[in-house]
Amino acid sequence: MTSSEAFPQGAPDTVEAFQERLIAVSDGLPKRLRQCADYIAGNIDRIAVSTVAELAQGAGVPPSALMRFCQILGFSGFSEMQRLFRDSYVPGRPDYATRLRNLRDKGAGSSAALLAEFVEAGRQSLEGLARSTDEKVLDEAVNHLAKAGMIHLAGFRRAFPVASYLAYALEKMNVPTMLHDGTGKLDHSHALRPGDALMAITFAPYSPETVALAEHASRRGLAVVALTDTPISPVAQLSAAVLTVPEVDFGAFRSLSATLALAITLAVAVGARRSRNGT
Amino acid sequence: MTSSEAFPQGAPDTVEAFQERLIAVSDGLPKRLRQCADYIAGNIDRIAVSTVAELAQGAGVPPSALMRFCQILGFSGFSEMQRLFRDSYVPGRPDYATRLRNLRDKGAGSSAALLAEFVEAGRQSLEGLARSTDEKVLDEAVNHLAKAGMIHLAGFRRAFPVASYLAYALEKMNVPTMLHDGTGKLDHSHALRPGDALMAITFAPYSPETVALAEHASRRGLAVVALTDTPISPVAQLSAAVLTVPEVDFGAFRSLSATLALAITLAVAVGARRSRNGT
DNA sequence: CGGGTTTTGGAATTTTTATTCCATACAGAA
DNA sequence: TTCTGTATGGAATAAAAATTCCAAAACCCG
Repeated sequence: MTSSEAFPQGAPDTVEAFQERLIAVSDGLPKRLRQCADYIAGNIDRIAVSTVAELAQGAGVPPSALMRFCQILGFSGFSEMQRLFRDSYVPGRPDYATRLRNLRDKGAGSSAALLAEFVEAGRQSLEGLARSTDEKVLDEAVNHLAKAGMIHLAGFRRAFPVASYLAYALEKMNVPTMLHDGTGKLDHSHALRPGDALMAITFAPYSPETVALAEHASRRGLAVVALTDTPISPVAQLSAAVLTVPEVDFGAFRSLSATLALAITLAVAVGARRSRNGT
Repeated sequence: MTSSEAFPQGAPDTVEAFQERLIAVSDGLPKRLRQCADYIAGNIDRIAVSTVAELAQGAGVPPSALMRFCQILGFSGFSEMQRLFRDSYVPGRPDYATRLRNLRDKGAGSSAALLAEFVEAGRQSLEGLARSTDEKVLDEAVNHLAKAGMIHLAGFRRAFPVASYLAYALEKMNVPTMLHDGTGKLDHSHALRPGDALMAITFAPYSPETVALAEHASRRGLAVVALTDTPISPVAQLSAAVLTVPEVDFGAFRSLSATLALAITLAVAVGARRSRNGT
């Protein structure tokens, strides 16, 4: 037998374990079994709702090959493998998907249809954020902000809600914070003091005030954390940590969901870090 | 036969059609068949991954009763019904699910894990919003705001980012708007003039300023649109239209995703309505 | 209460699906 | 090339699932 002894332990009992085993097993596999591995890897979500014959056809192998493959993975057979996926199958979706369709069907331009579009844009943005965020950069950003004497927040126009939300959250956690909101058109750049950090939030078209403040901070040696849309944004090269947010837009308006999720994450992480270090 | 002739047409071929038929059929059903209807209605998402025996057991009926039920719905049998759900099962972004698990696994308290939680909270909120929003109320809200001479926005603390986002969006669409942001602790309640409308955004604990402004507006006969968390919020009874947002919270912080999605929907719908009416 | 109708449960049957097995093809080593 | 062990496809079998059918129970109406 090819490798039944390589995994004397029982069958994987979670989807993660399954994926690990799939990876562990998949090199050094003969042609047909490799086809199985490839197809299964790319269609994990169909296992719960398919038959052996269907999957085998998809993979371009006879059913018996797929059976062998299940056994190599550690299952007694296909049924046992399928049970894993049927049990852990959480839909969450069908409801939502149906409702979304209903809303959209109300006719373009109706407020219900608009809602559907914005909800969906927000959801996609969030998913994109989860997929694309680099944990290292996130940690660095938290480090810079947690070390700061005071956190300055800059964000205008579309970024202003984000900045004000951060101000609210940080304040609730007793983190010294200053929101540069431009009230009275005062120039508060002298408020940036050594040891402080600046969080610069801006999206195309980048607001000059934010960029200017970032430049000022950077020149004075303050840590700048950027929350922006692309790595080539004008604040990016001035920054110690650059967080980019993939917002999906609908029409002329871009969702803020992902940006806010990232913002609140930063705020809470910073708050937690600081209180651990005894403020 | 019970009612095979009541639906001489073929089987439902979409999930919506299925649900309609379920409703249409479900009164005037004998005991066991009604149990089937109830159980199926509450477990639509499990049809794709269950056997007749499993579903029958869940519903507390013998398999044959469930078979009969499938036929009453218009299918030739269970298999045909199941096919509908298996086919329309859209892969629930396996990517996202995996990535989310990875992030969460980074250890509670790590910033990556926090991000995962906030993203998920936001996603759930958005889905909840799509599910629960009443289109009628949404339309009413849009009507009130579109008719207004000027739209006043009230929202403090956590609601402030929402209010400021609305101000930004409405302004971009040339809708006369006033953001009551409390700068300088000035009382701007005299700015509310006949024919204006107030959008009051507040969540527990409801900020007194917002409630006071809503009372003031209501007393003077202005249309008040509430964006709040429950129908029993203090601004609800003062309002001509009450939009409630189901935000999921994580820890002490509540997501704003759903609230913002609803806000931008309102803004765009109002903007569109007004420009159509030749503002 | 009695006769007809509807509903019900479960056993029997059919169909589908999973699984095994083996003859054959293939690949690599000598 | 021949030998040896692995890989493969498909036919045969076993298991599970779906579906039908019918006798018994419940119900309803007079």
